[in-house]
Amino acid sequence: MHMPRDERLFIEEKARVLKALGHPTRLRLFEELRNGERCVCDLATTVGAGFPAVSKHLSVLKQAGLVDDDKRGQQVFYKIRVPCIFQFINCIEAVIENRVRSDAALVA
Amino acid sequence: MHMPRDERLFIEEKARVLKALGHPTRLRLFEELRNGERCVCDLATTVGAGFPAVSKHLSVLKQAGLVDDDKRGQQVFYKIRVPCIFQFINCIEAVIENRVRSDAALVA
DNA sequence: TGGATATTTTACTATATAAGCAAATACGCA
DNA sequence: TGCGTATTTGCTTATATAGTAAAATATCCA
Repeated sequence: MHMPRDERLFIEEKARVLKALGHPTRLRLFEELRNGERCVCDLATTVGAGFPAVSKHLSVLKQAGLVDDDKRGQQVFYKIRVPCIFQFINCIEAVIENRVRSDAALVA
Repeated sequence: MHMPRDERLFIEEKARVLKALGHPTRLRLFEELRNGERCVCDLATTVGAGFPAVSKHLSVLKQAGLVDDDKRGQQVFYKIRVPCIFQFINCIEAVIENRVRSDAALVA
């Protein structure tokens, strides 16, 4: 409500980045790219989704600033742009571990 | 496609956590909680959204394992459950900085 | 018990997102 | 130039999500 305009935009941007990773297929694509750059055709095969879908998901990741693309010949190669995200993913895994552990505690 | 079932579930869970933070209002709520626990009524005022909306957003954060709630008297207090997320948010900010910088480079 | 406050749930509507297919574009090569 | 491959875009449909208002639940206090 009473928030500076810039700060609100900043939060919206941050949310957009997080949302970009908040989809199973995009997260899989992103994690696949941890192993190095990949062309769309390889990614589509690995992830097992249709070409158009993969292309669209990659464009969401790109618009969020998470990956870069590089067209070489007929192929477009994507690669991760900001390595610090890796730590982040580890943290998310900790969140899940944590949750699983306390769910187990409830059952016990 | 050819992915172990458990791994797929794990990715889906991770995506769910990321998605939970991938909404401006929820991210604001979360960042507000960085300052310590808050009751729903305070959060609703700070964030400037309706009570029901805030309540639902908090429940999304809770189901993702990001926050915990604690009912004391008439009020429900929420607090962050996994501190490592803070680093994470810093990283997201780096993503945006990075993007802004290269957008500027394009313009120049 | 009954009234007041805090919170959640429900129901409804509007909007956003995802998947799939077909068409369009871009590039390389004969 | 014209064909084949890689990728993106547009369109359609199904599903998911967000916001609002009203009702339901829970707790406190007189």
